[in-house]
Amino acid sequence: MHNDSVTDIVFNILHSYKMAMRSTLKDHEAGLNGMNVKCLTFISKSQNCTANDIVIFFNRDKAQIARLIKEMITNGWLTKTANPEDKRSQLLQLTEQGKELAELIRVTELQIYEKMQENIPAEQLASFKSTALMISANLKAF
Amino acid sequence: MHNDSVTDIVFNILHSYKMAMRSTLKDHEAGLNGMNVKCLTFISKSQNCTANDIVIFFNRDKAQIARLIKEMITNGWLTKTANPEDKRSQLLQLTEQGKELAELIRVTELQIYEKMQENIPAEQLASFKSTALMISANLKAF
DNA sequence: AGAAGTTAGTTGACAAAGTCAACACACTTA
DNA sequence: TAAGTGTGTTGACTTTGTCAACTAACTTCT
Repeated sequence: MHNDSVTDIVFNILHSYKMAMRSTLKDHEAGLNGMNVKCLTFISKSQNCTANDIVIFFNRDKAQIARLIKEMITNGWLTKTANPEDKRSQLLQLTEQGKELAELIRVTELQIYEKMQENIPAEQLASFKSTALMISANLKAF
Repeated sequence: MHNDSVTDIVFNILHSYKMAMRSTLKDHEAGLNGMNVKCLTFISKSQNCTANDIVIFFNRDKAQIARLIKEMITNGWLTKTANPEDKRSQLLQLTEQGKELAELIRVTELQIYEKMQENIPAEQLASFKSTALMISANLKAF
């Protein structure tokens, strides 16, 4: 069957990417799911991150995020500390273990990112990226 | 935050694509989920499709597919008929309603596909596609 | 200041999606 | 024909995502 249109190829790229991430990360850390990866990365890149920041950025249900954070705290990846600027919310910070995990994720993503681009000239990649941006913009206008 | 690397853009394309599909299709038919769309398309493109063909093609659990098919039969989109060549399996066929749905999906995909490519020269698209194939191949080798 | 409205986060109840194992029945092959 | 394999169904379960109600804290308006 198909697997030939631009859509299919783009779908394929993302699928392979996810598979690569999964297989690499699962070997190192059990109980690490997609949202964990996204949250750890997001928190490590933010300063003063709250649950609500995650809710907004990833456009998820706040109940889901509350439970995800609780789980990650249980896992010893995060801590919650009172937000001095707003007592309703709490600041999320990575523990040492959390930082190590975030670094592992960063390195893994980088490895995959480099593998993706192997043997493709820089100009060709630049052109790919600009076309991808055009496609993305077209789709958003749908 | 990010949304700038090739991965992010590719991720964006797919996300926008899914959103476009969802908003267009959900208006027409309630209770139509992602796997329904994939299955209807797959069956409409196959002849003599069985549950197992779907299991293999989409690499899903056979229990999941069995329930999905049962649901689609209940919805009046499919029929199961005995397979004369192998009494273990049953041939899946679209009803008139199922065919209409599959056609709606096809047309919607086409519309989105055309919108994606708007104002992008054919050569640029061809180059995009060939780069995408290279990236996909690189990732599979990971 | 104080009432009314809004926001951050938690929890219960639930729905949807996917997974695992056991099973019945049909086919294959030695 | 017995043993093994393939197809599909079902029960029980986990994971993921969703909705609504609620508390506590902040904001706004008068």
